[in-house]
Amino acid sequence: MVLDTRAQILEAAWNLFAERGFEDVSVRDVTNSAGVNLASVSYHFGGKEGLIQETVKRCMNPINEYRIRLLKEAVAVHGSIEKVPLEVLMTAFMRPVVKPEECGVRAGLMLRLVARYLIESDYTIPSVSRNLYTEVFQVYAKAFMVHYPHLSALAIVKHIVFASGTVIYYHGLGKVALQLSAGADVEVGEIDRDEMLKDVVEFSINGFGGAPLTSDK
Amino acid sequence: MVLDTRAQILEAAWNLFAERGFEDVSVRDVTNSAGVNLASVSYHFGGKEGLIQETVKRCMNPINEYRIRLLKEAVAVHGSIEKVPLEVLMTAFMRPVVKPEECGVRAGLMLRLVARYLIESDYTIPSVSRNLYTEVFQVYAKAFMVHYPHLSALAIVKHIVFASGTVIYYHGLGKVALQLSAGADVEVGEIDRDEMLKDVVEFSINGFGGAPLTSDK
DNA sequence: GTGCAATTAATACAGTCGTTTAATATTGAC
DNA sequence: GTCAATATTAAACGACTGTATTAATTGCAC
Repeated sequence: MVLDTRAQILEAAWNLFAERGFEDVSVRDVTNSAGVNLASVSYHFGGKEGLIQETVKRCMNPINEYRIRLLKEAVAVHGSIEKVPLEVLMTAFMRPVVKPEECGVRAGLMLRLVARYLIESDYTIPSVSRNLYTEVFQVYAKAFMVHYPHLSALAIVKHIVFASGTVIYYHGLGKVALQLSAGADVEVGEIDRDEMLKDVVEFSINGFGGAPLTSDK
Repeated sequence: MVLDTRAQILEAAWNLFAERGFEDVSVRDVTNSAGVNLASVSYHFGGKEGLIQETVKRCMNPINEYRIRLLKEAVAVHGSIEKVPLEVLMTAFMRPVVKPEECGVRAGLMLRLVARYLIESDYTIPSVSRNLYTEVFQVYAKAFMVHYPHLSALAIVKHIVFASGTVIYYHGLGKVALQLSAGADVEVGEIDRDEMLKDVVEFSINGFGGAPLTSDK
């Protein structure tokens, strides 16, 4: 029953971390929720930090894998990477962040993860996830270059980072920001995810430099 | 010596929170650093959370006040708000975030604050800061509308949020992201703040919808 | 100087934290 | 069935947390 205990801990940690964050969840919370012994976290993961790292992997990787999968599907549909419309490309990049549940990732966990790296940017990213990130950057950078051949590689990457910023920030703080801007007397409801996706894609495409040079729309 | 102790605590908290975050700094860390008694935090601020709230105020407010001040200066220079070039407008909005030190705010604290709200978006913003935020949104929204009269008020506000996302994210994670994209074998240095400002301004102006309708450049 | 309020100080409290220890139980190969 | 490796359990450890308590001290009006 090795895998059972380990898997149960991971599942409980996944949910608790997503709901309340890494710091606010104790090892006891996790083991109680999982119905296993307190010491099993140390035994199977070496400690709380090890459990966090494992949870991190299970959060970052699916999102980047989803990004790569969506791009591959788009290439399959349109024939070649050169023929993938810019909007489809940008949507493929954004969608896994706007709708992380589609690849099995809880939005709360994803945002907490970003927040953690926002604070301690030298925090060690697991090398598996790091390599996947690099792959995503390189694959998408190459794809974007088709549409913006006048931009340098560095400029492309920067723009990808900017685009990431819009979607992450809007995902996490959009509602609050809209509420603030509206004033206390106006009630702001939840932001529709499809609308969110459409909006950030449009903003980011424009941000890249307005109308693309190539498009088959 | 009422103000002295209180001020010393605030000063120490300001630095420690900026460097290590709210959770990782204990009340004892603060009082030791300030050279005052442990109990004085409870006495002067009602507890740790009260001290955090006070620190939060001293972080959010200067940035938004700086935003308003820069806009007023731009209006004074160009004659009227209608004549402020879009680039100047966007720069006035972005600059306090890219260079918070110019208004006495430590970048680390600002990012930690954003991260905190990113995680617990229902966290109570002090009403003083809340009103100031609303003012900034309204003042800048009105200014942006001059350049994009075809956009709805909601669309304007959304775009302001997107622009905020680019700059916050790039500020906090830009170096890491560039490093990831470059791969482990390439060394990425610190990002130049002036370049950062220029880049996010350009991206965000484009994001708003490409070339502005009015410009006196 | 006296007296009162405001402030500072030293200490104790009750709780939580992650981890470790040592004993017990379980598993699978032979 | 035996044995050794693996896994689970209960209990305790030491460190740290924010806060409350109580006493000592200070500042200032009178």
